[in-house]
Amino acid sequence: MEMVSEMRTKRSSRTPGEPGQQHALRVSSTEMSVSHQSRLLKQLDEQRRQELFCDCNVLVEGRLFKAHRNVLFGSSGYFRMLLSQGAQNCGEPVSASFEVFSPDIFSVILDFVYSGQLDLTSDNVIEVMSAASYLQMNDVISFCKGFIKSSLDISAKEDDEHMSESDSSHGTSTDAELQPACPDAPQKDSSPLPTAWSGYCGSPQIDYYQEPEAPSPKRATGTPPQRGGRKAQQQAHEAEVLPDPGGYQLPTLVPESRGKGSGKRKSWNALSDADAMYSLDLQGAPSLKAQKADELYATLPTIVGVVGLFNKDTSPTMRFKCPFCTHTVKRKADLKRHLRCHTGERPYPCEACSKRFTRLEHLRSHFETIHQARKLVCRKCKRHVTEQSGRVVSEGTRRYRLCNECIQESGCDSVVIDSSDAASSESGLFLAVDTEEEDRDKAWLMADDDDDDLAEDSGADLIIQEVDDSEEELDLQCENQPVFT
DNA sequence: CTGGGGATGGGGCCC
DNA sequence: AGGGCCCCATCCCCA
Repeated sequence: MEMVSEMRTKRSSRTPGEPGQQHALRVSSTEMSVSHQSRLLKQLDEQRRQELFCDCNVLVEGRLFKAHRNVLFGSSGYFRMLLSQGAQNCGEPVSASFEVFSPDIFSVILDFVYSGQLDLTSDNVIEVMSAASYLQMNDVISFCKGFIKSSLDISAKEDDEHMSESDSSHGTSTDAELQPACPDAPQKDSSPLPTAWSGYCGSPQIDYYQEPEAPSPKRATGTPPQRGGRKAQQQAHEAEVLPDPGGYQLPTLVPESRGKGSGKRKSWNALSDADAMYSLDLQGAPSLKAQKADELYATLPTIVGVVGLFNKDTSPTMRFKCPFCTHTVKRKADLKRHLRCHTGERPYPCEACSKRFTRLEHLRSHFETIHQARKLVCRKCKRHVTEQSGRVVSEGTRRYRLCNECIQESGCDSVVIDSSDAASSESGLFLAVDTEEEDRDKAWLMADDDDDDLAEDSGADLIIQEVDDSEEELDLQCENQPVFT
C-alpha cells in the first residue's frame, strides 16, 4: 500500500503538466500527504528509538525516556504547558519527571504518541487513562473510556446470551463476531476486554465511542425529580466545566481532589461524559444496573490500579484512584462506594416512595425521617411531645409528630391522622423492640410479603395505601427484590 | 430576597 | 470488606 502510494506520488509529480491530470494530481496529493505524515511519524519514532535528535528527557520513576519536544508538545496538553513555559531556552534539552504513573504506562502512551496505536488491555486501561488525564491527552482518554464502555457492553451482551441460551458453546461465536477488523489490535487471551478495543487501535481518528451530546439526567426513571431549575442549571454548568476525566489541569493549577465543594452534588443530574456513559444504563432496570455495576466492580482489583502517592518523608501511601475523577481514597471499599456516584447505581430503593439511594444508611435515614416519625418533637411548635401529648400524622408520604394543640389548629382535613402508626411507633420503634428494629428494616427491604405482622407495622405499607401510584411501587418492589437477595 | 431548617449525598474513618 | 457513624456541603422548601 505504501509502495503503491509512493509510486503514484512519484509518477504524478513527474507529469504535472499533462492534460486531465489535475484531478488525479489532487487525489495523489492527499494520499501523498497521508503517506508523508505516516512516514514522518515513523521516522520520528525511529529517531526516538535510536535516541537521535531527542531534546526532551522524561524521567518516570527512575526510568529515562527520550523524546522530541515537538512531538510531545503536539500530543499532550501537559507538555504543551510545560514546554511553553520553558520556550525561551530552546536550545537546551528539557527534562520532566513523573512519579504519578509507572514507566510501563508512560511507555504505552509514548508509543501511542509516535505510532497512533494504543496498546490497551484490561490491566492497564485505568492507569493509562489516569496518566492520560494527567498529561491532558484527551484522545487517549476517549479511547480508554470507549474501551471501558465496550467492555461493559460486551459483558452485557454476553450476559444476554447466557441468559437466553444456556449453551456455553455460543461464547466463542460471540467473540468471533466481536473480533476486530484491525489486525493491529492487541490480542491478549487473558484479558476479558481485548476484543472490544480493536476498534480504536491504530485508528485514533475513528470516533467509535459517541460522546453523549448533553449530560443526561441520572433520574431517567424511578424517583421523581425533586430538584429542578437552579440545580439543573448549575449542574449543566458543572458538566461544562468538569469534563472529567479529560478535564485535568496541571497539578499545580488545580487541587488534586475535588473535595466537598462545588462538584459534589452532581450525581443526580449533571454528569461528566464518563458518568453519563454508565449512568444512563444503570438507572434503567435496577437488576441490570446492579449487574453492570457489579461487573464494573468485579474488575476493580485489576482494572482500577493502585496509585502510589509518595510522601517525601514517609513510606509510600497507597491510594485508590477513581478512574472518572481526581478523587483518591485509602480503601478499595471506599472507592467502590464512591464509584456509585459515577455509575448511578442506587441499589437501595425506598419501598414507600420508590426513591433510590446509594447507601443503606441513607435509605434508612430517609425512611426514618420521611416515612416514620422518629422525632419526639412537634414539627410545628418544636415542643417535645410524648405519646399522650402528641401523635404521628401523615401528609403525603411524609410522617411527623404534632402535639395535640397543633393537630387541632391545623385541623384533620390537611393531615391524615394515623393512630395505628403512632401506636406502632411508640410501642415498637422507640422502646421495646429495638433489637428487632434492624430485622424489620431488613424485612421490609426484602419485601417479604408473607410477613403479615411486618405489613401491619411497616410505615411503608401504610403509606402505600395513601399514595396514588401504589401499583408502580409494588412493581418496583418486585423488581428490586433481587438486589437484596 | 433572605435566612433557617430539613433532606440528601458524599467522604473519612472506626468497628 | 462491609456496615455504620459522624461530619459537612449542597439543595430545596418555607416563613
